[in-house]
Amino acid sequence: MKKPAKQLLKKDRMDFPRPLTTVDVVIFTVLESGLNVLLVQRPEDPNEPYPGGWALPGGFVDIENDQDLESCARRKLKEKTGVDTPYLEQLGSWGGTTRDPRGWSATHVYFALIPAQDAVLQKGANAQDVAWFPVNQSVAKAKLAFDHLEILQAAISRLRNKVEYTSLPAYLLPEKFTLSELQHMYEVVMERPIEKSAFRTRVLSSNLVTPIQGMREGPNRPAQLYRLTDPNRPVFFPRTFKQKQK
Amino acid sequence: MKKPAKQLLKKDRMDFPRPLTTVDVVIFTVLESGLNVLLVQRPEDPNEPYPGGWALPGGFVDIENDQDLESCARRKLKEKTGVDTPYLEQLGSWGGTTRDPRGWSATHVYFALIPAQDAVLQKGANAQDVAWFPVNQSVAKAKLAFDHLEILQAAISRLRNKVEYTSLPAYLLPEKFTLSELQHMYEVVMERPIEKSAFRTRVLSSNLVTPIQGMREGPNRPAQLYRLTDPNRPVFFPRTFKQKQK
DNA sequence: CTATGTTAGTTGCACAGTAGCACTAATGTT
DNA sequence: AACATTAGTGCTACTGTGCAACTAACATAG
Repeated sequence: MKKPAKQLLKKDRMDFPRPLTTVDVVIFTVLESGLNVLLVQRPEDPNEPYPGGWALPGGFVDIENDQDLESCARRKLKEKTGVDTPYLEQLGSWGGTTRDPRGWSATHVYFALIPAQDAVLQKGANAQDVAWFPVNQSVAKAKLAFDHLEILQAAISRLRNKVEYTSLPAYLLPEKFTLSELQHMYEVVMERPIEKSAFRTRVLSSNLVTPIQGMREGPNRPAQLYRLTDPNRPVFFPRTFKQKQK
Repeated sequence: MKKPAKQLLKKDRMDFPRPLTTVDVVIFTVLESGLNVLLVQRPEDPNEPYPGGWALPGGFVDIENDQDLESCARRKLKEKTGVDTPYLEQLGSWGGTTRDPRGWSATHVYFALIPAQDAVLQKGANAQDVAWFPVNQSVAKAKLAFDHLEILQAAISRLRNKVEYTSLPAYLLPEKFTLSELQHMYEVVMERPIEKSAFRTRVLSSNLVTPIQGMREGPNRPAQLYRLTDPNRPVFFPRTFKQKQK
């Protein structure tokens, strides 16, 4: 029970203890091996938490330079991948006593989708290693630092969930793409096949994409190229895909 | 460009400036007037930001007593309403230079649904006022403190959106309820009528609710009482309601 | 005791979107 | 010219919803 007494001591000078505040980014792309996530290796310095372990890219909020949380996330993304116009959305925040050995900490987590071609991995300032990890295999073994495994799993389930009714997979492709390529991105993320005919009518009737001049040439029938109708905002479908019951 | 030089100075002692960290809660309920949100009045003290203004209930994270962000949110909810088992989900976080005149700040926002009957509003420790505001009318005029209008709008659109495909409105009702009462909650939140027949088949086929012993008696045909099949996790429907045309 | 009003709950039909699958179309290769 | 391969379309069956009419069960007014 708090007393109704004035708390001026605490409130007037704003010097009571504050949590450590970080921003982390879960960056996804699709490679040959399927859905991948970007991880960075923590410095080997034994004074740091989880030396040599793998973690999500991120770090402390720099209150002198970062305008807000999202620009902080964009900065970190750019530092690691060179990409500066990704699909970026906030995932959530994790905070508590135990998640960082250095004390009470809170992290604001963003999740990003980038086309594989755009990423040019860049070793960080501390010469850490940066690498893609296939989401289904190595990640579980990787023993992620902090609570980053939990965060990553939340990001994966958010992505898997949203794929069912949004255009998010389009952000895993370059600007121009064919409908087959788009369908492939959906299938990789959902880890199941989609009926071609239903996919096409659904996508085309939702105004997600606009056909552009040009065809994808190849060893067989050329395919129409498309681009996102409005790259700045994802499309939400009215329904979900149904499970094919084999 | 950062130099690859060691930043041990900064990183080893953890005394660089940190953002102010708060937790705010958007608490919804349904009253006669429709969807309402709980606001608290800020102290009249001119040394405080937005003296006398209305704001979302919340406050600084107390790193000596709060185990984590969610328990901090639960504590604040309990303090204002007396409710301790609400539907509670994280909405997101807002952080930046300008949102609080006292400096760089970040808030972790939760949103809660509670049955109107359960709430017993309690004046806070600082003798602030606490009140329900109908979401559609007074809120816009209320000139909310900080960026709380933006946060509230995000909460409303999250709620409106999720209502279309989840069982969230059930958490606005007491433990036992009839299907008509449940439908009414949906209609209040969505602000449009739903087809009775479609609603019933949808709800009953989704295993959202379980019939229990007892009927709601009244001046006309008694109605079967139901409870949530699993109160601990919301149900997601496979589809969305369609707009009734006309 | 019956008629009436009101809300609970059901039934049947029309419509819309998808799954499933077969079909046609267009290219390079053999 | 036949074939393999991928692009793209057309048709049917099924499912869930919108819509509207129907039946069911109570309280109350006369």
